[in-house]
Amino acid sequence: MIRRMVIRRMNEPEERVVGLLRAAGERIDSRRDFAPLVERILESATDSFFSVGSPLGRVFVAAGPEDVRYLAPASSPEEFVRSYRGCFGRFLSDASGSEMKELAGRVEGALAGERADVPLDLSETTPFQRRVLEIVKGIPHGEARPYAWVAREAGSPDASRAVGNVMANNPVPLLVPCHRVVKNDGRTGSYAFGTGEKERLLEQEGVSPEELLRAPYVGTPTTGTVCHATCRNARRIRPENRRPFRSVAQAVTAGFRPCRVCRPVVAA
DNA sequence: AGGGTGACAGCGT
DNA sequence: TACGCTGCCACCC
Repeated sequence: MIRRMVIRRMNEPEERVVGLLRAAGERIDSRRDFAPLVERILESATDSFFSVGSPLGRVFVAAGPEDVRYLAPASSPEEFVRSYRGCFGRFLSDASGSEMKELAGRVEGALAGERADVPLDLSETTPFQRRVLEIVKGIPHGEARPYAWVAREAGSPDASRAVGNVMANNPVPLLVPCHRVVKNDGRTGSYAFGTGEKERLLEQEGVSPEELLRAPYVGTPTTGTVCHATCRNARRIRPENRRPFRSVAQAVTAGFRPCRVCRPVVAA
C-alpha cells in the first residue's frame, strides 16, 4: 500500500512524499530517515524482466506478476534495466525461467503473430494515451490504419499529431502494434526504431508499403463502399472490381460510402 | 494528373 | 513551453 504510493509518487518533491509517508503512519524524524526508507521500499518493489525473440530481434520485457509494462530491444540485460529505471524509476530483477514463464509464453506467442492476449499495465499513462494505446492494440495483424483514424476512434478527431506522440512513447511496441499506424496518404510515417524497421514489420505481416502508397483506399462498385486498403473486406475485392483511391474524399466524391467495418475517416 | 514541397492548424504533454 | 512517428491545403512543376 505504502509501497505503491511511494512508487507512484517518486517523481514528486521530497517534502510531499515525506508528508504522505507520515500521514500513512511512517515515522520520519529527520531528512536522514527518508532516503533509506524509500530505498528499502523500492528494493522490495522490484518488477521483473525476461527476454524473448521477436520480429525486432531479441527484446526484453518488464512485467509485474500479472502484466507487461515495458518492452524494448536492448543489447544487454544491464542496458535494459537501466532504461527501465530511466522510464519508471524502478528496479528490475531477472525472472527468466521462473514464475513469469506463463506470461513469457503468452508474450512470445503474441509476438509470433498468434492472437494470444497479453495483459498490459498501462496505469502509468494518461487517459488519452491509454485510449490511443487501446485502439491501436485492436488493429489486427496484417492491417494498417492512419493516425487520423486512431485519433477519431480515441475520441479526439483532430489529434492525429498527438497520436504520433503517443506512438513515439509507446511503452510496449509490437504488443501495441504502433508499426501498423501509418499516414493518411499511404506513406508509412516514422517509427521509433526507424522507418526501415516499420516497413519491414509491415511487409512481414503481408502489408506492402508500395501498394499502400499507390492506393491507401480501395472502393468496390459491388457494394458501393470504400475501405482502408488493408481492411479484411478490401482484400476480398476481385481485381476487376477494385477501384484504387488516394484519399477517402476522392472515393466519396466518386459515390462510395465508408465501409462499416474499417470506418475510414471522411475528411471534415 | 499526380507527385513533391512548405506553411501552418491543431492536439496532448 | 515548445515540440512532435500528422493532416490539409496551396502552389509548383
